[in-house]
Amino acid sequence: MLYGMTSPADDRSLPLRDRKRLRTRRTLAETALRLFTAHGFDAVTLDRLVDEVEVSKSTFFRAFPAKEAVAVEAETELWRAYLDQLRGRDLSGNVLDALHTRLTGAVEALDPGWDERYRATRRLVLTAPALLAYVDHHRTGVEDEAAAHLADRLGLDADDLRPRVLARITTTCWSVAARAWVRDDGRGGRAALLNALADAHRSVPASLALTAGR
Amino acid sequence: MLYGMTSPADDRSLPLRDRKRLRTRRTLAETALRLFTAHGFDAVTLDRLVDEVEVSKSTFFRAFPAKEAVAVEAETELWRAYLDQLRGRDLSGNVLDALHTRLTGAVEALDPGWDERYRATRRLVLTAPALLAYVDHHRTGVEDEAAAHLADRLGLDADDLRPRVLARITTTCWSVAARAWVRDDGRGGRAALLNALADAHRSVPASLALTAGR
DNA sequence: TACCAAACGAGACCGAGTGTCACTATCGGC
DNA sequence: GCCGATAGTGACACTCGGTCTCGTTTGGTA
Repeated sequence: MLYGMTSPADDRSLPLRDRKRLRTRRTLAETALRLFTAHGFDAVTLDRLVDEVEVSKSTFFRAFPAKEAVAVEAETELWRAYLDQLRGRDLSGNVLDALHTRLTGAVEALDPGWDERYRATRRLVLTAPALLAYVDHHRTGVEDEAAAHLADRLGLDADDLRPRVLARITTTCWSVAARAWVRDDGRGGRAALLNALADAHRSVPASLALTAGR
Repeated sequence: MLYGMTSPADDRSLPLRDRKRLRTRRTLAETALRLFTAHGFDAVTLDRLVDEVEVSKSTFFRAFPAKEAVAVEAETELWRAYLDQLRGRDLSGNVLDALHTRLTGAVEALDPGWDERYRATRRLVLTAPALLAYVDHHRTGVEDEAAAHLADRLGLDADDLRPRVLARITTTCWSVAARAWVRDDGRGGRAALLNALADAHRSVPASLALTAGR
C-alpha cells in the first residue's frame, strides 16, 4: 500500500506494533469512506467492510467504538485538535475570541489530507440519519468538555451558564461556516473556511439584539 | 390546556380506535419508565417490556420509533409543546426574550403529571449513554426547527447565524435550569423551575463579555 | 532463544429493528 | 343492524450491529 507523503502511521519512531495498529485504523477509515460514499452508509455492512480490509470484526471494534465512528473520523480529528488547543494554551482577554482562536489553531494543525476527508464526511452525514445523530451527540460532548475546561480555568462554578453558552456559540459558528464551505466544494481552501468562521464570530454580538419587526 | 384527572387517552370525543392507540402508548411509556428505573435501561429488553404490557413488538414500533424514545417521552412532550408555542404565536420585540416566553408557556401547558415523569426521565438519562445520545440528537433537531422557523418568520436567510445562536442559547438555559431543579428533586414545583429558567436567561448577556483574568 | 503481553481471528451469542402476512376490530354507508 | 373498506395487531422469520470468549499469532524484551 502506497501512502505518498508520510503520515503518523509511517512514523519510524513508533514501535512497530503501534505503527501497524495505526495503519489498520487508517485503512479502515479510508476504505469506509470510499465504500459508504459509493453505496451508502446503510447499504455497506460491517462484515463487508472488514472483509474488504481483511481484518476481523474484533479488530474493527478495537479500533472504533461503532460503525458510525469510522465514517466520521475527520470530524473527530477536528474536535480532538480543538480540545487539545484549548488545554494547551493559556487564556487571556475575551473568552469567546479565545475559543475562536483555538478552533482556528486546531484547523491549521490538521494534516493536509483532512480537507478532502472532512467534506466527504459531511456529505455522507447528510444522507444517513444515524451519522447525523452520532455527530450531534459527539459535538455536544465536545461542548461540555470545553465548557467544563473553561469553568475550571476561570474558577467558575461547575454549572455556570456562561462558559456553556460560549462553547455552544463557537460550535454553532463552525456549523454555519463549514456548511457553506462544503456546499462550495471547499472553494478557497482552508483560508476560505477560516474566513467564514471569523465572519460568523463577528456577527454573534448582533444576535442577542435581534428583534422582530413589530 | 387543563386535563384535570382525565387524560388525552380518555377523551370521549376521540374515535375509539384512536383512544385505544393512545392508551397503549401511555401504558408503554409508564411501564417503560417503571421498569427502566427499577432495573436499568440496558437490562430491560424490549421483549420483556412488550410482554409486560401484553402487546407485540410490532405494536411497540408503531407507537415509538426506538427503544430510547419510550424512555424519554416527557422530554419529547416538552419540546413538542415548545415548538407548538413557537408556531402558534406572533413574534414581537427581542427574539431571545420571545423564545424564553414560548418555553415558559410550553411548560405551563404540560399536563400535571409531567413534572414527576420528567424528573424520572432525566435521572434515567444520566445512567444510560444511549439515552443521552438520543436526547442530544433530539434537542439538536428542536434547535434546528426553531431556528428555521425564526428565520422564516423574520425573513432572514436560511443559514443566518443569529436565529441559530438564539435557539441554542435557549436550550442551554433550559439544560442548566432543569439540571438544578432535578438535582433538588423538583423542590418548589414548576414555579421554581421557571424561576431558574428566567435567571438563566437574565445572565446570558454577560456571557459574551466574559473575559479571562489577565 | 525463550518468554510475556498485546493484538488478532473465529465464531457463538444477544438484542434492536424491519418486513411479511394472516387475522381482528372499528368505522362509515346503507 | 349489516357489510365492505380500512387500520391496527400478533406471530415470526430475518438482518445486522455489537459483545464476549478463547485459542493463536506476533512484536517487545531479557
